[in-house]
Amino acid sequence: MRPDSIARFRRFARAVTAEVGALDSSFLGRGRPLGAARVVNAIGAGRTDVAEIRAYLGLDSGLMSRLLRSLEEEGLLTTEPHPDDARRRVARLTEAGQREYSAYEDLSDARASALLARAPRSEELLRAMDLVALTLGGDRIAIEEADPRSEAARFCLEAYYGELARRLETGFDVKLSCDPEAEAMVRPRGTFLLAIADGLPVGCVGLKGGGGPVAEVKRLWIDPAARGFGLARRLMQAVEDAARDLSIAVLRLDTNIALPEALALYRRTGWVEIARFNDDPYPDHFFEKAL
Amino acid sequence: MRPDSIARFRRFARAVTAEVGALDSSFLGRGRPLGAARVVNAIGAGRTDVAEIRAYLGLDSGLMSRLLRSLEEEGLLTTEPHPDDARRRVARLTEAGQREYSAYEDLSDARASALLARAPRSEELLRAMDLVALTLGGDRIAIEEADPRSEAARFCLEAYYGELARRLETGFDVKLSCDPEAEAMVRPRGTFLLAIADGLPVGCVGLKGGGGPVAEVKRLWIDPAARGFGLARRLMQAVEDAARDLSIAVLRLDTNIALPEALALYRRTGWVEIARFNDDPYPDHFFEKAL
DNA sequence: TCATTTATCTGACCTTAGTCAGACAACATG
DNA sequence: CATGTTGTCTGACTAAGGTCAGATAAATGA
Repeated sequence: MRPDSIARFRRFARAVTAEVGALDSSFLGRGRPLGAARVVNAIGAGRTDVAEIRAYLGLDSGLMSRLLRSLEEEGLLTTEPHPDDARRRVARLTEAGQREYSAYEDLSDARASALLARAPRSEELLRAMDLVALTLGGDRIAIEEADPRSEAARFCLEAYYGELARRLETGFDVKLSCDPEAEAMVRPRGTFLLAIADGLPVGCVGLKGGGGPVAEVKRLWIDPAARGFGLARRLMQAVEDAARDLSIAVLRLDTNIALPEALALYRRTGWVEIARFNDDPYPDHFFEKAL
Repeated sequence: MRPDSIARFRRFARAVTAEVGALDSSFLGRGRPLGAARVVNAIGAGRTDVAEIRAYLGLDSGLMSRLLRSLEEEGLLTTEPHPDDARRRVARLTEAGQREYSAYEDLSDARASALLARAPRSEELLRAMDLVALTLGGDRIAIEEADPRSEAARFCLEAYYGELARRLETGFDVKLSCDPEAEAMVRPRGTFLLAIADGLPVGCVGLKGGGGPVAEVKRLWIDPAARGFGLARRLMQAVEDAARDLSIAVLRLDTNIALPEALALYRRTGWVEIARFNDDPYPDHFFEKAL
């Protein structure tokens, strides 16, 4: 009777099964079987290549073909041969199809906000959901190059500043720190990488270059819910690869003793501690790595 | 692109849908359609009345009847008329049925532990799952009378002591407090109530009586993941009802300023602050309520 | 007692999902 | 250009889930 881990997990599984089932049956309200609705949603979400949709939904080619035809008859989509390879086909939603897709999206959104509205502490609930989602699908986090001024990048940077403000004894004010201007973190001078889980950013790292052979690694941050999956290491590896690609010979970075997990990572991965190389008020540890 | 609440919720929904689907298809490995497996599981979990199973699984009476028959032919269960009402039927698993049920349970357990094993911080993950499960199914928390020496009660009490130790400035040692002996919290002198969510305890409260007209409310605790759903209020209401049932005229309780949410609840629900009525070292606020 | 309600069972029927073999056209390659 | 491969389509088929209209038997209430 003691609430051991497995019983707790299974209570969770029962609760979400009921919720997922309710969402599926709300889709049926639009007079279309679930399979067809899933195809509309896959195309609406940007998957146009028929083979790609088939792989994503795990459908047999015969079934897929029939579903496409029934949706075509309904006037929700059109198909045409792929311009590069006339054996393949691409599907595109018609205007009516777009409307149906929006209707499905609205149903999902409405369910989501109804549920969040009845949660007493919704931010805590969302963090819990993030953690669950990342643990279940943790191996599907992709690393992508992005503009540091993009919305996703700014979200990560704000979170990074907020965390520094909480963790540094001195607090943190980005205006007092030497905040790299965006151009220094865009090719050809540098770059900026995001870790993306299912479309949402969960981590970032910047490479600030000045055109010369030395560049600085900046703004390494991982969403708390995504920690423990080796994502920091993957981001650092990716930023090193990008630096080599940009013909950088030496990388530097600075950090603070209040971030012990970062210090440990740098020490574990071949970074060598060096003397202070800037007059930024916040860092107290400085590292270098030759590529 | 900013990860707003709805997108985060939907990432969560996608991740758990995949997990739930994988569990369902693992059930298919036992050579039986999902519908039949669900019936076996419902009966194994203690639902014997056919109408009750039908309501729980949302099945049509015709379909239910056929599923029962096919399982009966397989030798997994027997049905017989209900002793009180011969129109109703009750189903019971045979020995072979029990074995099949155990096999399904083992599959679920194995999935659960495999998943927990790959989580970097499994206790944190479990707390997140608790919060999600309780928010999704929060309206299904039942309040039941239990023995304070039962395993579920002891789990709650340990959690309660642990929380006091963390929150009171002085720490908390149950041996120094006037811990009521169990008999005082068992009928006819008192009672002990548990809040049960899907079989797992998430809260408790005790009523310590001495046979006279005055009794004390003790050990009010709610699992952190279950806070915010008005459960404390429900438990207090239930304990007041139980006290009336035991012919108690006056209730008392003591608490500590470090537990402001409890103080606020008592003040909101008709409790009147009174002078200290014991020499327990931990409490610093004392309340009374006439029934 | 008799009509009504309730719970299950039965047979007929339908939709959805999914499999499989073969057809066909477009590509790829020697 | 002949050959094999790839991606889609078609038709035939099956299993599973689900609906509906009685049939039956037991319980209930006037």
